[in-house]
Amino acid sequence: MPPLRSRDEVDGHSDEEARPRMVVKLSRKGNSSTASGSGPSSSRATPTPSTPASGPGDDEGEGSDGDLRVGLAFRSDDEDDDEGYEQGGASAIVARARAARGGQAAAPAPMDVDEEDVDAEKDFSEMQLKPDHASRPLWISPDDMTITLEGFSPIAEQAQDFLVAIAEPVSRPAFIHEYRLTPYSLYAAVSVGLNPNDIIEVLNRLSKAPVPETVHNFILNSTVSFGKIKLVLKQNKYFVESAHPEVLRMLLQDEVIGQARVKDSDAGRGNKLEVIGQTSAPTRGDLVIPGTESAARRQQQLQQQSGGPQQQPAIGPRPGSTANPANRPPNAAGGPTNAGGTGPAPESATAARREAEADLFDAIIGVDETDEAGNDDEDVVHSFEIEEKQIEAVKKRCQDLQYPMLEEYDFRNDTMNADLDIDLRPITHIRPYQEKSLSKMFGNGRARSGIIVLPCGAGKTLVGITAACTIKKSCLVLCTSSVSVMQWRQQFLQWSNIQEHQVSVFTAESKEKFSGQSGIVVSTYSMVANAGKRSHSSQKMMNFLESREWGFVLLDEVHVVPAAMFRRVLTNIKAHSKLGLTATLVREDEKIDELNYLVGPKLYEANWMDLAAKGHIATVQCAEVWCPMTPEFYREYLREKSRKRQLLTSMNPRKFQACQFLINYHEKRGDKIIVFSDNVHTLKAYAMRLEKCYIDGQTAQQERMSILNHFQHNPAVNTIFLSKVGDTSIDLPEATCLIQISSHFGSRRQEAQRLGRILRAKRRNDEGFNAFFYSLVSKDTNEMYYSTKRQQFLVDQGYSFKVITELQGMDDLPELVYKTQQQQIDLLSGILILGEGAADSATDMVGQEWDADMQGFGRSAGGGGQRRVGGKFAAKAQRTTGSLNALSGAEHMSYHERNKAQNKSLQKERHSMFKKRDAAKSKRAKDAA
DNA sequence: TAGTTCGTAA
DNA sequence: AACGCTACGAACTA
Repeated sequence: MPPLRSRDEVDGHSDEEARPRMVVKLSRKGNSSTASGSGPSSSRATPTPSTPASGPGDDEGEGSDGDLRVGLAFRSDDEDDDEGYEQGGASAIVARARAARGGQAAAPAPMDVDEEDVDAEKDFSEMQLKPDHASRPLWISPDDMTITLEGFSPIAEQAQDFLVAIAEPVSRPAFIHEYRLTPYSLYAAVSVGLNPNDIIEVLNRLSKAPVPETVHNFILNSTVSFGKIKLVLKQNKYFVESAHPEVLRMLLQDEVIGQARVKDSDAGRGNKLEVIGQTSAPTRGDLVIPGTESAARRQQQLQQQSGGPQQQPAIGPRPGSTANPANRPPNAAGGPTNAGGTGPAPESATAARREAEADLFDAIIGVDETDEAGNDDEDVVHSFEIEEKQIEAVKKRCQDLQYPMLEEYDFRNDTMNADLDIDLRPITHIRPYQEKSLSKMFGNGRARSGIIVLPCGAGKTLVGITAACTIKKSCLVLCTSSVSVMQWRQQFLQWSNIQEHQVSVFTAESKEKFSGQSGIVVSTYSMVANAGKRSHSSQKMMNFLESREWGFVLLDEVHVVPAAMFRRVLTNIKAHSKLGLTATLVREDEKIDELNYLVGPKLYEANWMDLAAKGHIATVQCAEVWCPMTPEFYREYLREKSRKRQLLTSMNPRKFQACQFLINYHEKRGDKIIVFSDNVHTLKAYAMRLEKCYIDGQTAQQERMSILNHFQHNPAVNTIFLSKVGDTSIDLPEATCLIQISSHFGSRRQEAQRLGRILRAKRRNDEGFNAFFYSLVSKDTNEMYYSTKRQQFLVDQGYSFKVITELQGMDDLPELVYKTQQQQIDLLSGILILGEGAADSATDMVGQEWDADMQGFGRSAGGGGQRRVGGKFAAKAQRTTGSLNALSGAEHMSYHERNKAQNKSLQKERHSMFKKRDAAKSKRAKDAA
């Protein structure tokens, strides 16, 4: 089902009463209409018809729902019979699928005429399609290893599960998903237990045409050396383990690795090619991940015989406030549980369907079976020991040698490290995709190190906690900010039975150790990585952290790990297994290969739209609100240099008003609103003028908690303003609406992460969107370009942005701020003075004047000016240049020129994952010519 | 409580 | 591509 149902008016909710009406006029920005011909924005051509009449989106939505049922009915018939799937049922599927789709062609839907799709059709036209190709959802390109998935196929979901495991998602709008096979993605696939021949086999089954020879070879060649060796920590000793003795022999001949080998006193064996250990291959055995259905099932089997309510735990009533300890916030129980709040009936149907699908998927793909059964011929594992201190070097070396090491922790056989008495609370149940991601991690009964990618709000935290509850050893959690440190601790207490004294916090403020043999420490990267000055107490704490072994290290926001010296934590801390969590894993840049050996391969990645469609995360209406600049502001804008421009665009009175209007509108709807601003001055100005709370870096820790608390529980506090602190790791379960002012210089990742803040929205209903994401953009300024750029990531995830050019009724809003021209001019002059203060070292006089007159803008700006003592002169010189330019009118020219340049760079600066595709595409074009 | 240093990201 | 620049947060110091 297309998660973004086309709804061309945002006021879909203001139906009954006399709520304020927000009529939205859509402009044709090329991206919001369907299938614009060309240009960079055409990749936005998700099916978002601008008029209801054309509504293929809705139709297709119903249709694909029908498809799903059709597919299922078929599947439950010959669940175990693959041949039946291939031949017997195929034509039936086609016929019924066609019928369900209302006779529409089964070919890639015409409404999604993306440039890629055009290419795809061109490429695929020469393929020899299988007779039953219509029932098979994949197109595999022989040239560039891309795989295109028809999202409307009845088995698209299963196919997608498979593709995510073996390929990198490139772009996943609603109907056509594009993936690419890369060595890394195949590495990840192999590490979760898939074997290359199975991959090819499944691809072949899902593909409309036989797997091209090139792809076939690529998979085999890429994986020939993958997954052959593992790094296992047993009894505090590191072993390189492999089922392939010849590989071990080969590695031992390598300089680095050979030296790292532990030479026993019984040197009789020498350092030659002998293989030391033999052990049976790991199997998942009876390991049960807590909180899963099988865990619940097992428990129920013990209690009663009736198998009926098996699915109940996962789909039943959420652990409500009644079941929660009284001292916990009642709403807090809602987050990561499975119960979304939609009606129970559809949910259980969905769950049943989901279960059937999962079984079928296993039957087709055979992931779990293969994992265990496929090892039949490998139940002898050879190993040799290597020195602990050489681990890092060996890992790097193995990566270089194309033999990346899997890291696994055989925690069930670890008797050296004290167990931690931790388990999920009985009322806690994890969702299917959480279970899926964890089953990748624990698939063979050991803890694989790796990375799980889930959108924020999808319960990353619970995944981490469940993993910790499975391993049951001492655990270190690392976050990026002190706020999230507190949240992790709180979540541990909430979801697990861990005792308070066993969860300790290590930040600048509080440095405590847990009592007893084992426990959990939550800290920040900078705290643990810091190599410089340390207070006495934190040094003591660090000694504690470094002296002991950790069974499990949780790396929150793992994308920061390769950056700079954060990675030091990985060498400082002795960890048996590592799990990285992130919402936006940077793909296909240098960082990814470092993460591959620093942490591990990507174990699982969820699709945002899928989770939204299933109600796990909110469905979001994204909109870009164009706010015209007032003439006064625009005049100044044209004159100023970039720094002050940012202030001018973000403080634009019309934007101010739009923000006020949206806040007003959504507060009346009962939404909880977060307003983001990159610029702290803007943030404060808005917050003060609109009389709302704000949190920035200067806000004291306690005050932050207090504000967040009020926001979540106090009906009088419905809006808060956040600076960049909110970008990482704060999660606010109550927020349902997000407004972004000042989106300058934003990254796609930032945009995605901000959107993630409202994905946990809990007010669910069936009428469509339940969360709103607005970007306020000052018209005809460079904000426009950044905005488009920022949205690319989300567009690739399948979100579509509406452009709102006019908020009707805004001017009628009582108490509208900056309504008169005089007020606007006053605001402007304030900004101009502030701009001086912030742009370069303000003179004392200006600073004082401004401090006295414009208290609302806070002291930190003045402080900021004074702080930068070093740059004083340079800044002055710059200002002179700027003024001259402005006087001579050159600034005006430079504005246009810069825009051109930005326009160009905008086309060029696509996401790194697009760059390669572009390159490949042009190459293909060349080859064709 | 403010100022300094370090680190991250665009 | 590499660099320098800015802005900001976290931890530490006095």
